[in-house]
Amino acid sequence: MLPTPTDAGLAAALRISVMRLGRRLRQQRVDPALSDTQLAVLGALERLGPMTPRELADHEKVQPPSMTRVIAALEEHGMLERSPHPTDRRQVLLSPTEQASALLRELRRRRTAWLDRHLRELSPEERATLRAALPILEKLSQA
Amino acid sequence: MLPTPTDAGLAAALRISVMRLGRRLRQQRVDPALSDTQLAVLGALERLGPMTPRELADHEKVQPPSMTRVIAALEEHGMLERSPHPTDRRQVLLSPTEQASALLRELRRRRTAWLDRHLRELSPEERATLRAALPILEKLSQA
DNA sequence: TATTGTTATACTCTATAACTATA
DNA sequence: TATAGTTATAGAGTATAACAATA
Repeated sequence: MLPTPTDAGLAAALRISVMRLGRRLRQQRVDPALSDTQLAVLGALERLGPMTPRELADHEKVQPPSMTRVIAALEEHGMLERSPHPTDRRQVLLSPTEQASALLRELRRRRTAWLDRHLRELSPEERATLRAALPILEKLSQA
Repeated sequence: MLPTPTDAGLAAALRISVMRLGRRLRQQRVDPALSDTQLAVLGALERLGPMTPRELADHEKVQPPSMTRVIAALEEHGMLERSPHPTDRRQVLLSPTEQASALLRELRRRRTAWLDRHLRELSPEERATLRAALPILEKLSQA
């Protein structure tokens, strides 16, 4: 049996558009400007709940000393708080502050707004096509 | 007149999938691993032809001293060559080596291959939907 | 004088190795 | 002894300021 005939050029063209569009979205920033790692840490804490520095380092694929710095910087910005671990006095639990949640909301709002502005310039038919493609893009992004 | 009724949630959902998929594509790397700036410089030289350090710095939105470092690192990797400017002896022209072109080809090939593997797991209908959405994503990415 | 490219220096973000406190 | 977190130190990559060569 022949291999599934892949749509010639679909992967290459999709790669270019998705990477370029992602770049444009990442350019939409918020003050105070936090680094990508700092934003990822806050996002992880918000999605998954309080974590220890070690868990965060594993989750973000950085070494513990690097995470120490990231945490210190976020603390200075008032973006996270420490609390003692209930059973192990070596560990600490980190939680995002309300200020951090507000910043993440504003960042999402700004990026969504940028995209929404450009979606409004499309025809209703084009938007319908995107809406049909959305679940497939979601599936690909989780691959 | 009411503002164009925007598809509720389309922008937010599209933002999430596109950024996540872009992240997965960027994770596909090639040895020797070059930084994003270094890859961008090689890509610009390949697309636009030989340029001076100043032109590259402007194009990549970094300061000239930073570009000096990027260029030095790429030279050490054998990724670009200098030639004298035909009319201005202050300037130098930078061109990618064949080795650099080969590396960019391999990087594109690898990222496209990753996406192609996952496209093959979709149904023909799903691929057709993506193909229909592609020109719209291209339009958005150039916004 | 103005511009191109580089050097000097500093700051940020990453890493590995070594240290302290606790298990 | 092993683990969690931090400190010490170093290596990229960025920046600004100051310099030499050329226009």
